[in-house]
Amino acid sequence: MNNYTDILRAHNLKATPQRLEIANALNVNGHMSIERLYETLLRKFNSISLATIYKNINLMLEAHFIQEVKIPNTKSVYELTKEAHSHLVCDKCGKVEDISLELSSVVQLVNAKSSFNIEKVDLVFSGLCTNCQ
Amino acid sequence: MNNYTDILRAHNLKATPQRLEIANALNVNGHMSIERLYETLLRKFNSISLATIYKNINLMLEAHFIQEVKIPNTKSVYELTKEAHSHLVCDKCGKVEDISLELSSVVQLVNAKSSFNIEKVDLVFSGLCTNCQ
DNA sequence: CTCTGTGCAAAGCGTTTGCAAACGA
DNA sequence: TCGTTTGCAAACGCTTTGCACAGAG
Repeated sequence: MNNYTDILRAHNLKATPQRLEIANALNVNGHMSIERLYETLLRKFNSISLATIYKNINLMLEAHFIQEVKIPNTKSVYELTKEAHSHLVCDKCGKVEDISLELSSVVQLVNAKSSFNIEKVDLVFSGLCTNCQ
Repeated sequence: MNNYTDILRAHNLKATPQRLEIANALNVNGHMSIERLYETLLRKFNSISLATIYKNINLMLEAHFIQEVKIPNTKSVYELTKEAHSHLVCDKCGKVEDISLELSSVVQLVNAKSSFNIEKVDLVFSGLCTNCQ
């Protein structure tokens, strides 16, 4: 059981019930779109506003408490910030999974091959999940 | 000098002056946002409509003549379809560059580690380009 | 008690649609 | 000529903003 109250405060965000529930929903579901987050929170707060979702998502993004995951051909989903990882997306059902990969050698190669100084890698694999294959 | 007339037709798209100019602009600039594409085409067609840009971008995407590149924290850019490659993005000036990387071993690893059947890899490196370092 | 967050309604903005005229093949 | 494309204006949908009241600290 997570105590997001303290974690939110550590990110300079007041621990309102709505925010705690966003954190909890993301923790349970892993990755959620704005739409799904809204539907989910509606079950708990029957008069929550979409504006509240948007305001909180934006504040949480600024505070680096959550992160946006951009996926080809679909709308973005959001996840709690955690250690660097890559994503697997099912082309058919849209399921998103995390996967940990050791990418330092790739980054090293890119730093050598290009004139960029790489700080971040965003890697999305698309294909079919077990159920959809 | 490219003859996009035939290439567009090969994708079942009529070769209108507006489309030829979109193809040409993407070829010259590599990666462009809708906004920049519009500004650029305005110089050649002083009464071109944003709707024309959108309609053509969507048709060209469906025809796989062009592709969308989703970039963290920024709006998407579009590029002519070419061999698979990854992208380098400058966090400061927004410049986007292509880089060819051999990713088959990574895909193989992911196929082994996960239950997904991977078909596509989208890889974006973020950092600072030479000018911005 | 003070300041921030919430919910509602309105505004904003990027994108799409409908239509008549123009154009490509 | 026939079907498609263009440009314009209106419509749309997602996101943001303003404001009064409620709630966290």
